[in-house]
Amino acid sequence: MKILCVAEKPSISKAVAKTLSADNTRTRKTKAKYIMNYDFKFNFPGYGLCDVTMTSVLGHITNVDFPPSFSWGKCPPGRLLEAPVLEIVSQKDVYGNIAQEARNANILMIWTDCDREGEFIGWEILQAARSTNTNLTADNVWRSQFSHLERTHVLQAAKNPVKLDVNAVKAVSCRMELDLRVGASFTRLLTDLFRKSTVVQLDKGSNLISYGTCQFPTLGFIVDRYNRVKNFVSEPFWFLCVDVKRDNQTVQFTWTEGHFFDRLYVLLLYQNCLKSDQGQVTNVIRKPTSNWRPLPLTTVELQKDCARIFKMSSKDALDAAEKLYNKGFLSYPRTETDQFPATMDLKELVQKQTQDSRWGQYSQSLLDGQFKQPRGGNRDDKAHPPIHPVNYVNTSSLDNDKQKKVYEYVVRRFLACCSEDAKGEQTTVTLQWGDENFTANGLTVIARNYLDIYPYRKWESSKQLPKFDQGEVIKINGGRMKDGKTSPPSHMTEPELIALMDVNGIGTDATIAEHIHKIITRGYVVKIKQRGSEFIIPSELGMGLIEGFDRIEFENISLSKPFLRKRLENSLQDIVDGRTTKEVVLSEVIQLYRQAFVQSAQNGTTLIQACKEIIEANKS
DNA sequence: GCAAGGTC
Repeated sequence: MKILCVAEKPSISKAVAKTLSADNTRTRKTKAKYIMNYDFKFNFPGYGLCDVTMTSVLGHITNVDFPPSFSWGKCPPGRLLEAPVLEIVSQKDVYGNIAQEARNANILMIWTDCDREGEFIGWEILQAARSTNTNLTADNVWRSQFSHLERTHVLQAAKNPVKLDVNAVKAVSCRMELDLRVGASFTRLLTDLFRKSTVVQLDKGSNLISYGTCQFPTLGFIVDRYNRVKNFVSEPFWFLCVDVKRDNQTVQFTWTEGHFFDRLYVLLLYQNCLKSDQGQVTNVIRKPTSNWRPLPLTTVELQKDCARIFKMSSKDALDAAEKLYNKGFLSYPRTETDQFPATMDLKELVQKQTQDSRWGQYSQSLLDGQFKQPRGGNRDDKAHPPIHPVNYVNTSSLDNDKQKKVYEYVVRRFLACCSEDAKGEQTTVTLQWGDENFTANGLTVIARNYLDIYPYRKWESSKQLPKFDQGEVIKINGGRMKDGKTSPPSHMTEPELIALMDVNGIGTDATIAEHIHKIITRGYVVKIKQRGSEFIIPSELGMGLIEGFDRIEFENISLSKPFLRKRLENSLQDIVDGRTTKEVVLSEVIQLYRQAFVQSAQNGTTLIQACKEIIEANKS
């Protein structure tokens, strides 16, 4: 029996081949750069000892596009919503390698990532294999299920394969077709529209006004925040507070009611308090408190933290992590999983870090008994473990500054995950004055634990509170009514934008950074520096596009908000779960976009006018 | 030339 195994990327085929063959493979080069074919023997249940070839693709090997007769300028853009769509082999060498290796295979086993896209890539691999070997059918094509590369897990996956999930394949094909139709039709419409007008200079920048189902909601978030900052009106508020002097220290007690926007109301309460010049300590509570160690690292968390700590763009952070992954220092950097598999040997990974001059000693202390199994979050993409260091590298031997920072961050994060929470004691003193309650807090950090290795988070003891006794009566001479005013939100930062995209289902762990980068190159938004911090604000063009689309009154749809993409995400899940079909979802969503397209085409002047007004307003 | 999704 000959079995052809195909993974989604070279690192997986290499690792799986090594495990299944007990490190005994023959390696052949292929025409495709980065891709190797590994030959070895393995005993598959039901098939006996087989000749195995293990290889991989590099993500998708086909793409969708329109026939040449529907290319730019050859048809009205609106036609693209129903034009035929072709599948095109986009990676000929990779496709060719699969076709060649499949010729004499009796069985095909697909080892792509266990997520939706992986299922589709598996289907693409099957098409490539069937192009030379039509004997490969539902009966002899298998799909192995694995979520990490730990040895027993991989062996288990090899011995218990399942069938390709046809529903998941359909869901992805639905997404691909929709993104293409909507993206291409609106991009051509907008580009043609703006080229005819002279409002915006199109020759600088990317020369295109693109529309994408992820690009525009992303732009929408930034414009929305910008407008909220610009239109912010500060509001005054009033509140009560009490200062108590004791042991040469002034303790500030904070009102448990917060603040109110009604001055008279607060004044009334204040006058009520003033009837008495004494307050009473009604409660003194000392209780242990913890500061939790971080969760295992996902891509989105990595990007948010690198933006916050190192002021690194999300794209730079992911690029650096990817380079470190390709050099074998970090695990796969695109993951949504924030829990380690219970079977994974984490201590072995800690052991590799003991040689470092800065965190080696700490790593050793974990191995000497301080090690804690990491906390687990509630996300699991079923395809990759959290990001962690797989091998040690001395950061001074890395030539790239960003890679140094990212590697150190991932290692420290990992060690922090494997540590004890920080422990402290919190003291809360409650003071009653009149009918109002006020509290003062004190924190004493007792054991820093993970904080010692994780400088990216601050948790420090406050000034020690003087002693207060429960029931004690205090003379009040520091009770006051104060005022303040609400302050405007700040402009959008990159970590905030990533978080917004993440919770709204805009893009994936692998693409969020690209979408942000894309709307920058399109000239829709710019990064600015203000008081040492970096913010993303919209350009006049970006604001005009969102404002224009918001002025057109679409039915049941907004082209600038995230709801439609989120709804599509739900519909795709319904296809996977068999509650609906690709055809139903396609026709429903296309119908929505067709209405929006017609209205956009009719209201082109509204779009242009919105841009014009914003440019004019900025001049004055 | 357009999208978003994989991966290098």
